[in-house]
Amino acid sequence: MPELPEVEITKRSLSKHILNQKIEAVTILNPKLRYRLKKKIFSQINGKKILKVTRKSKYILVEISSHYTLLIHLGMTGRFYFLKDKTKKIETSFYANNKILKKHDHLKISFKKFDLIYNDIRKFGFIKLYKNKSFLEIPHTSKLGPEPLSSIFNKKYLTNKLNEKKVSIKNFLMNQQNISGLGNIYVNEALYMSGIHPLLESKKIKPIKIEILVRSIKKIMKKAILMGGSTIENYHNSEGKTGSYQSNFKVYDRDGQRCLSKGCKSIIKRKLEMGRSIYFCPKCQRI
DNA sequence: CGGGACTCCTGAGGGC
DNA sequence: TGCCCTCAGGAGTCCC
Repeated sequence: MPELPEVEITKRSLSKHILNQKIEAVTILNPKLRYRLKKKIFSQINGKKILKVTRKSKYILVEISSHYTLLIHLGMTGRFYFLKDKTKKIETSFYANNKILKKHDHLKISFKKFDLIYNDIRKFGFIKLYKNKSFLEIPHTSKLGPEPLSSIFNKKYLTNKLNEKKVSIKNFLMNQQNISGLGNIYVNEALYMSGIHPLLESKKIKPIKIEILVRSIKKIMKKAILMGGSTIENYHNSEGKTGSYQSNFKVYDRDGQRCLSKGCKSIIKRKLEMGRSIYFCPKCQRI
């Protein structure tokens, strides 16, 4: 499930291939996504040029000439791949898990030498086209909190923000208005690294722990990006490659297994909160 | 404000 | 081998 690191990797790979390229055609292969893809809207960018590819939290923004912006969210299973031999053959690197990924293709953007395809198995992702709008004017991106790796996200910011909230720290970190880019996996990992119980009330976290939490989040984000993100079930980047941060998981999807902290022999637990899994070590992360 | 419940969707995995 | 069931998850909406 793409979180900040996976989206960042996707953005880099997109940027590498489509920057300064001219869009020759846009084809809707399957309009059903979170928001329906409309031919009339997307045909507006025919003949336009890609000027910039950026990322805000888990969103990708593609700036296109004539003041158009494509807003992309990968949802759970959204991904891009390239068709380089436009005649028929799928680029060999994209036989992920030995499966051809054509089945859930939704949108094709054709460039001179290749096609860019958006594929999304569970259809939780979306692609929207805006004109004359900056990300601050787009509802999805206007209220996002600071990026974990930005200098604005520091001990002072987090202390002030946590003091306003009664929610559990798990839910606090999942709320994109407080900090943007984290999802279930990295929140669980960051809380474990910080020795904070996921259900601890936000305002009850001690100053020393807040400092550790800030450092842990930044550390995990940096490392995950370096390792190409995490690959769980379906995530592959646009090169068809898998990330490897999943080998670093200390708690996520490890319920029933031993805690990896030195000298701790507790068993990692899994619980449900707000319909989402929380994973934690009951000994290392006390309330 | 917060905390639920519910929705979208498909494939994996368990039970039998 | 296969069918039926449950579950995972981001984000939005709606209700209390």
